Amino acid sequence: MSHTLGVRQAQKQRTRQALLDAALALLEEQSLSSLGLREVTRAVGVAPTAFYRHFHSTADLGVALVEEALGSLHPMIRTTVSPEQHSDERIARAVELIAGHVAAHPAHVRFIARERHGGVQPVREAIRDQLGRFAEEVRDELAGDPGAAGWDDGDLLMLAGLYVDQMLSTASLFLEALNAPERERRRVAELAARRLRLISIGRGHWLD
Amino acid sequence: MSHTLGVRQAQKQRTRQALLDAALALLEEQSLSSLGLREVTRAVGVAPTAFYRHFHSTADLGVALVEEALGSLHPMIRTTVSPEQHSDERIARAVELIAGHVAAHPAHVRFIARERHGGVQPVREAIRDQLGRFAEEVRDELAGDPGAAGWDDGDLLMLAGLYVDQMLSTASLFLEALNAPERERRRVAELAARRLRLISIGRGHWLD
DNA sequence: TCTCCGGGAGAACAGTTGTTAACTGCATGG
DNA sequence: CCATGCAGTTAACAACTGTTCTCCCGGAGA
Repeated sequence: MSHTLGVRQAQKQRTRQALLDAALALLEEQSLSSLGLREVTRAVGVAPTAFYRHFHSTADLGVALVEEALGSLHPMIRTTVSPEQHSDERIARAVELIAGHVAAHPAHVRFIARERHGGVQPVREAIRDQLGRFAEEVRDELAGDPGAAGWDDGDLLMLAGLYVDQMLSTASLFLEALNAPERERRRVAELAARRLRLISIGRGHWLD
Repeated sequence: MSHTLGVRQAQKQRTRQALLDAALALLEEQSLSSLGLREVTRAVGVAPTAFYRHFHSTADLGVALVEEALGSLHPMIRTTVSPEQHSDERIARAVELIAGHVAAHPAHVRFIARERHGGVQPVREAIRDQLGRFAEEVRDELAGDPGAAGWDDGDLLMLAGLYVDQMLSTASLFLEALNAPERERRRVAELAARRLRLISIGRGHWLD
């Protein structure tokens, strides 16, 4: 798309990314509201003042991290919910997909779970907005399902929100089980599948 | 039960409670991992070193707060889930009960939601333990329901966990809507009721 | 080739933090 | 009534924090 950046801007974006990466690593053992600006720059190996060239504050950095963690996830959502297979297979695939994502980006998942109700307002709002968009996308996808005939918009959004909450909940469970024996991860996958199955059943009889 | 405490121990417990209260107030705008010991003692009007007479660290204080916020909630759980009325009435009553609790103890609810996935391990574990106990209690209550015939223990615990998660989720929503117009709170109550109804339906057809 | 711009470095600032030590006053148990 | 134990105080410690100002240097545009 855009032609190659100049050496100048490329270097800038590189340190910016280094700051984001270092912050994300530090946030595995603390919350954003206790993350110090100097702490981050020290981890990158850069002067404290350099931080201001990229972010106004650590809260600002947090908002950028939300974008990084959730922004690129939208395409995945749509394909997951789309009703192209039988319910049980779709559930299994969704749980697998979540497990894979947690294994691939554990720090991102931890960050979102931690800061969703965390102590930094702008970050909470950024996460709430992203999750809200997720819910709307899921609703749009659900609306295309033939089983959704007769559902009003409120019901669809309720169900979509339930799915999004469930996604985060199981992601968090997978995160806790990351360094546990594989048997534990299987247990989590089984539990998540059962929950989704129950929701699926409730969905099927909603209009009775 | 226990005869009246001496003047000495009574005063100790009073400052201890003052520390807990001050910390809880401070935690409305930050997370536990950034809460300073001096910050708390300053708010109480007591010397920093006095803190050590009551807690080893702020993490320790956090665990005590978990006890305070969740420990006295167990009786409420059992009565809420008990199947003494029709489903819709029970749902309405449960949602009302949650709304009332959030309105009465908003700081406690915020603390639990924030620190459940927060940056302080011992506190996370304390919350996980308490919520686990909740789930077990709900399961025991569900097991007494005639509709639970044929459910194995794993299914019951799955459903119980779903209810507990749902409880926290709606509590968090009520918290966000605390200073919003009452219409917003009604909307949250309506949403929570719909979610519970869907789960209830799925529960009714689980064994098909 | 020269000038300019901006990412980054360096030093210094006033405050803050957790933790230690030695103390004071007073309720308590013998 | 007196000695003891303990909640709370005072003072000091080195280490750390966010922020400002001044400077440097090398890529970019003319």
